[in-house]
Amino acid sequence: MQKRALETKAAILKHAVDEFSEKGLHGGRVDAIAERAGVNKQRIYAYYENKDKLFEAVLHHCFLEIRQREAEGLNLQSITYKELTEALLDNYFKLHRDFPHLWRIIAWENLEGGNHAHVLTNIKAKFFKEVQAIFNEGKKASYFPEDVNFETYMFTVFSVTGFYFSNQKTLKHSLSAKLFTKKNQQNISQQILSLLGG
Amino acid sequence: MQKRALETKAAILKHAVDEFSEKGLHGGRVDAIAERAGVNKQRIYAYYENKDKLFEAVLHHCFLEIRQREAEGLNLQSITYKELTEALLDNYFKLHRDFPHLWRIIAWENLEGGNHAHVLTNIKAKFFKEVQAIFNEGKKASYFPEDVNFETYMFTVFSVTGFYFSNQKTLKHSLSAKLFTKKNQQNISQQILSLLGG
Amino acid sequence: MQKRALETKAAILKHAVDEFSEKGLHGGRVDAIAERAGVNKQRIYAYYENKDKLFEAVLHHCFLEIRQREAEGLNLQSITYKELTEALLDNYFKLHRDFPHLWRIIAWENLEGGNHAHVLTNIKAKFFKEVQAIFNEGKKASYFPEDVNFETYMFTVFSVTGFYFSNQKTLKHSLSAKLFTKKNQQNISQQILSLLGG
Amino acid sequence: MQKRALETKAAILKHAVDEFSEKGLHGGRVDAIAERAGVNKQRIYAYYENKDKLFEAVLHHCFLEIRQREAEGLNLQSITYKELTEALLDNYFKLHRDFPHLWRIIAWENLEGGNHAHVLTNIKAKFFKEVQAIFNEGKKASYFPEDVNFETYMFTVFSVTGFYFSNQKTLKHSLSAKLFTKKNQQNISQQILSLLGG
DNA sequence: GATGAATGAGAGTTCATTCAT
DNA sequence: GATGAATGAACTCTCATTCAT
Repeated sequence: MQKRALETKAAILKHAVDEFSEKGLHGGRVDAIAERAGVNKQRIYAYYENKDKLFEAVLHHCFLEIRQREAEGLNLQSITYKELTEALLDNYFKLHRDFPHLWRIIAWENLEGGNHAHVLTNIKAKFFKEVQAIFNEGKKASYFPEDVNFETYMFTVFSVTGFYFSNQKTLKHSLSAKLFTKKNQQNISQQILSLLGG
Repeated sequence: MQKRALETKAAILKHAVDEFSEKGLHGGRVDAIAERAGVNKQRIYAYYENKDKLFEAVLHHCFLEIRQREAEGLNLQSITYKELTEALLDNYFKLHRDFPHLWRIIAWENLEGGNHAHVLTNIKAKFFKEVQAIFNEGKKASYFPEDVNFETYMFTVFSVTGFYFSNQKTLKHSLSAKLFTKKNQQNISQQILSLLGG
Repeated sequence: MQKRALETKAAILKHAVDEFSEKGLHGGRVDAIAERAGVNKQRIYAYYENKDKLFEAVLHHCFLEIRQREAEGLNLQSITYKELTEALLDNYFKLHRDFPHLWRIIAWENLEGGNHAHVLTNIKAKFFKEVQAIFNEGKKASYFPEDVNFETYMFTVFSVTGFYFSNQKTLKHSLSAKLFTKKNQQNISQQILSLLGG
Repeated sequence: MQKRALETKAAILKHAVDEFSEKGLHGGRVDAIAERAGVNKQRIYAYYENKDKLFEAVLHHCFLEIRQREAEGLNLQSITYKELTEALLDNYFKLHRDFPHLWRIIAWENLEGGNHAHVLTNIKAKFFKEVQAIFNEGKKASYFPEDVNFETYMFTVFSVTGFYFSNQKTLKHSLSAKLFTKKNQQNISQQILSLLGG
């Protein structure tokens, strides 16, 4: 592929991320993506076959981005098991706060059938392995509850950090608007850390 | 309104819940709702003005349903603070497992802009007040961490129980498929209870 | 169906015949049909499902038209076997000359895959039966060659009368333009009758 | 033109014949031709100006091919007028059976407007002259009907042999499927010969 | 109250053709 | 001579909404 083509393809992907994260697979418009990217609509089909495959590429890309931001935001080499929960909570709260397109794409994928999720297999395997090594130390030292396995631990971290953003609109009206004030955004992480016995 | 009209209107709402929970506001089809409900499409406009307002009614209806199911599933009069977390976790895990349209509608609303969520204000106020009374007893008895307030507590419960279902498709491929096996579905509640110091 | 709908549906079919006979299934445009018929494009999909099914309806309609014109143009009750070939040749020459959309639709169907031809089954069964009765008399009287069966006989009639119109454009340039002059159009039928031993 | 260019041009024509004979001028795709030929699409425009001109070249090429196959299949030097009809029928039945792209291209051209047929002028003049010489002998010997001229005679031969293949799809359903069975394919030529008084 | 008929804007996708290297 | 990249118009089909009965 020529340089020009690579740029076009990249521009499409970039703006497809924006469009799909805002409106989902069904709500997102191929026309809109082309326009945002400043490319001819047909190029999308030339490089990504169809809308569905483009969404797949977007989803995949978002997970690569997550992986990269995790690497940047978490210095796993220097984190001990005692700091693990706090580090993870902080990391994902910031990640989702600063890059909302990530949890949005994931949420759309889950709602719209999960037919593209297969492209995610193994993307984060290495990362999880490293985190699990730290977690296991904590288990050995009885720092984490005996019966809690790694998957559940990570799941819980993902839940609270993701849900805080993904369900803000409804929680604000049904549970409490205070949860999402600037101030609370700052200490929600601490409170949950307390809850999780950190 | 005549009895016949009320029935028609109810049928529309019922099947709109199904359609919208499956496909969202954008993905859901007015035609499909009319067909599912066995009514003429025009009736939808007669009773609900437009698609948007119908979705609003659906969202509202779902929260009423949640409130009702909470009342059925939780006997707040007889629950002590020591049992609270377990009772809540159990309740919402079961609720979302058995009635997935509820978390789905909520997830759609959050993704699609949250423009209808205002109808949820105060719907659950009484319920939260009752739960908070129990929670406060636990705080007084130092059963719950000092710095954790009620909203964060409820938020955490909602997070883990909701996220378990709403993000299953992607977590299955990225984190672990084991989390969602029959067996794990049964003890995930227990593990999280441990994590939350239950 | 209401009267208005029936009219709309009929208008669509009528103009679809024109469009498809001119340009074929692939060359014909749904937009053009809608415009010709003066109806909203969507009505085509409401009444005929899709372009393919519409073409099927057109093909079917054309055979019904052929059947009707045969009935009008051939008085089978009064035709003896000695007049049969001449009557048939005359009939089909005139039919294809006056209503070229018929052989055109048939030619398109044959070229474009024949996937709709199944709708033609049995449409002309009764007509063929009646013609065959006359033909059989001729066979009995040794008027027609011993070894020529009815199907081949009809096929030959169809061939020469159809081919004269369907291949005019190329024959004109490759064989002879004289064949298609006004004068020749008049006696081609006679010449072929001579060839067929009429 | 360089040898390389000539090869490219030839490859384009060859595969254009395939594509256009299958799908017609409108249905055939320039992209598909380029791919089939294994050449860059732009080469098509370099050598043939546009799609229309390419089709013209294809049509012309097919008539050259017909002329060549006639020369191979018919030994006009040794055919007497008594054998002429049989020889012609046999030849064209076999020609169309074995090389269906020929009658297909011709049929497309006729349906799609006949705007390219002018390139056919005179291609077969010499061949027709030779056949006519034989035919004239037959006329002199009163073997052929007095009033049948050469053009009509050839036209009839072309009709039955061409129509047998070009209208198979519809005739199978409307007239009789038996006509096109293996067995009938073998003696249809004989039956028609009988009809034509051979 | 209820229904069938109709509409206009817009959705995804494809294609002949041209540009740039 | 040859190729990959790009384009704009067009095509089939759909949908929320309104009209007429």
